[in-house]
Amino acid sequence: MSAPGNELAAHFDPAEIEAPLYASWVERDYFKADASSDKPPFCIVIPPPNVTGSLHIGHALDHTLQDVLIRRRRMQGYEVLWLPGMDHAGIATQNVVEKQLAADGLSRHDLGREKFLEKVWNWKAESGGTILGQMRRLGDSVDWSRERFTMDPGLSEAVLTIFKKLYDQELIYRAERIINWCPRCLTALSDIEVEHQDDAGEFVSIKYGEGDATITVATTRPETMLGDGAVAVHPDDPRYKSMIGTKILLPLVNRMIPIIADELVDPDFGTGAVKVTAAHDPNDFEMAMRHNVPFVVIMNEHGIMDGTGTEFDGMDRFDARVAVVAKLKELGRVVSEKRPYIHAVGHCSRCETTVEPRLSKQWFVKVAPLAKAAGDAVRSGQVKIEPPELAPRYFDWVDNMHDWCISRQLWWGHRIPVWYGPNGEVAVVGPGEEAPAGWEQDPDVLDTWFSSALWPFSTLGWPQESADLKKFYPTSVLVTGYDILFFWVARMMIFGLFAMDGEQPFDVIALHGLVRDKNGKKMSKSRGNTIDPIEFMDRYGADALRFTLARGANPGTDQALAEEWVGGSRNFATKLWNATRFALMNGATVDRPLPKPSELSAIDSWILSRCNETVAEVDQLLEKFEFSKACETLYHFAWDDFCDWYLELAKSAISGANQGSESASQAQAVIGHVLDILLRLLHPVMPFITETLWVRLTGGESLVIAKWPTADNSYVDSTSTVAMDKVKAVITEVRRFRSDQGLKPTQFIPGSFTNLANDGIDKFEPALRSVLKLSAPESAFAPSASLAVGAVKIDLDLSGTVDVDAERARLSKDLATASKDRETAISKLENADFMAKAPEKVVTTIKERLATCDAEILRINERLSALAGS
RNA sequence: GGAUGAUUAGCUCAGUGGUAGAGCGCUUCCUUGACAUGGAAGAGGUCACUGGUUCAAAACCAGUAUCGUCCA
Repeated sequence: MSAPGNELAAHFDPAEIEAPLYASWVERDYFKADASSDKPPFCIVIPPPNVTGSLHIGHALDHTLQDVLIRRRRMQGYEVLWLPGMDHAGIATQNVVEKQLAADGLSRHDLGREKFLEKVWNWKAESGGTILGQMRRLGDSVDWSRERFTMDPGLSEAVLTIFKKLYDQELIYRAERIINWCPRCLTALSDIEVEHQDDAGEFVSIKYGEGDATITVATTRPETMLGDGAVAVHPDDPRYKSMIGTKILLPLVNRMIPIIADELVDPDFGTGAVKVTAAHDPNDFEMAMRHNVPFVVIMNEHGIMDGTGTEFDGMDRFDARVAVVAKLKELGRVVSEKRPYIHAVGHCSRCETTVEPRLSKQWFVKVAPLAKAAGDAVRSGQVKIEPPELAPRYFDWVDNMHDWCISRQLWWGHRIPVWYGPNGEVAVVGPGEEAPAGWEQDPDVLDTWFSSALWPFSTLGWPQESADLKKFYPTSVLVTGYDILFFWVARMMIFGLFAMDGEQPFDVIALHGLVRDKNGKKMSKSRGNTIDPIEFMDRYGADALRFTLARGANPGTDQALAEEWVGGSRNFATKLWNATRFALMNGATVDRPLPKPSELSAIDSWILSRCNETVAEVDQLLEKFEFSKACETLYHFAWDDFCDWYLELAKSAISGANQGSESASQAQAVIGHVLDILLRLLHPVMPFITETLWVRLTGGESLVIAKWPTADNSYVDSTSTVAMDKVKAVITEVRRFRSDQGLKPTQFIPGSFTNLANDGIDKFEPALRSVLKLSAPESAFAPSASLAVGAVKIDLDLSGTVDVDAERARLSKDLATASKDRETAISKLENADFMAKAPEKVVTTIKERLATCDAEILRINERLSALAGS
């Protein structure tokens, strides 16, 4: 970096500064946390991305918001830890490596478990973790020295420890249940790994029984009738009451099955009679348990019909569906068919294969008591959800959580620490323990979420009593999308409270929404409307992308994103660059003390007032996770207040004849000061450009470790704002006139102001003249146009060349506006109810408005008649 | 089917009782000594619909319609 005072390049090129800056920050250990520090802690653990994944736009949003919080706290003097890492993504990673093997015609079984896992680790070392490099690109100020992976030894020890603890308290059990089975991944899935979507299926009514004893059942899965163990009806259904307890012939298999009565049956749905396939449907399973219906498994793990003893064995489940219906038709047993029949079908969230409910022996977490605690922690206020409107979604989930199937028939993951003895003994082998010789370990691994749920404390060293854990647990905030509130957040709450004796994993859950495409549509590969954050950073810079995402982030709501808007943010970055460039060219400095409030010029007083208001506002907004509003506030302060108004008006004070004067010197200090604060405030959102500009401006070491500004109320001056509003109104009015008259922006015209002092803005006269290009009236001054803003009059000498038509059009328009406003005001003031019931303040406002309109109308009419005479 | 959110300018969205706002887009003018990735001036909205509460409703209440999301 060059010394301050150097001129900046005419153009800002993000690519030039970003990578070297990031490297220098890491080099200087700015992001490294110190657990032994006595500063107050502030900690965020990153929601661990998938080791197979790369940075998508949702990550970019999530990370930007976290970095904003983190960088601000760091500047505020907290001991900050932002901890990065990844999860091992059991199914996804195994799929990737198996695919590679398949290319060579191999399966994982050809290699065997150990060799296969070696392959996976190799894959991870070579190709995993693309996202980590991309996080550097985005500017994430994470502590790389603490990077974690769910399969690390320490985190694996955490898994063993909590498994044993849960097992010992009978919160983990093994049981034969209906689970979601993916016939392609060949593993069990938890409820949340199943995505329900509407599919066009069929709804077939089939006649069971013979002779007088028949009953018609309706089903979307006719092939499963081969495994039926009963037919169920509602106990009070008059149509079937007499048949309850009798037996009926199951076609094709020619087996007699009972007709049972169960409240679960909805008599209004279909025929009111349902088939009971206990081994292939969760509802049927429940009924079967209640009525002792046999569990008949009719498919193997691949979803191939098996063991029915019929001609359908060996057929795929979907082929069998067609074949079974055809056969039933032949037998005259199909009463009706509805096709397509749209209904929700579960799909594997990893490979989209239709999930098969399957009777299977698996390990489960008994969640009821744990989930109760997780719900209570939010209900009691121990943990806050931001925005609070989203809390009901959380309660819906934790209060109705089913037991969690945690075993997966995979090899990649934490192997279930349960060993079986030769005589059927079962033991959990905790950390540091050894299984007795000759015992066999359970072949399955745990759900990835099981280890991810430990993330907020396993990454800090738990189960060891580490310094990090002491310093940084509970973590401060969890920032994530509301879409994974259930997946991950609820599970971290459950395990955090359990493992840490009721201490929550985080104090606040800050939820943001999804990034959608420019039309507000959800992004998906199939729609082809995905956005690559890396491409946008290439084109516009990381700061521009970050600012766009943060500016769109209203708490808990989705945002649309379009390339043009990132371009807009890039323009904002350019604006900052050029404003700083201008400042440096004009001697702006932070070395000179700021004048006392009483010594300030009118315009300096105004910008410092606005500046301190902005500091307070932005600070409060960020405290409330109002990223969008904070960015909006900064954008308008920087662009409108500072650049468009202040710098333009200040030009007359620092340039030309005033160079070297006391007022110029003051203005240079004010510009330097305001810019310094502005860059500090923007740094958490736009770290790269602000750092570059700030170091140039101040010669300081780095914004990363600079102090976060605090508002100085002695510089807040509401009268300056009122005065400035009048100045703005005068300027806008004269510009409008000039524009309507087609005057060149550079052309000076003689003009005079009247009554500036009445509005307390006489001090602004030099600035007004400079900005409006109005020269002082000379002896030959002959005003040919007259404007008014409130009491202020502006007479202009256009040397008789006034465009009368344009001026008349302008005045007529103003007249129409004023007349309309006047009518509105009068109708209110003539309303007795309004006068009687409206607050005094409102009545006064309306009265003043009426007076203004009256004066305006009078003035305009005078001008119009003057024009008529000319 | 249950729950829930939304409906404001051409587009994407702010706006929780007192004359409708922003960004982008659009029109016109301007390469003036930070910036054309810019400046200036404009155009553009019966705030989805119907009722109600109120002196006063985009905002509060009820219903309707449309779209979306989650869960089953």
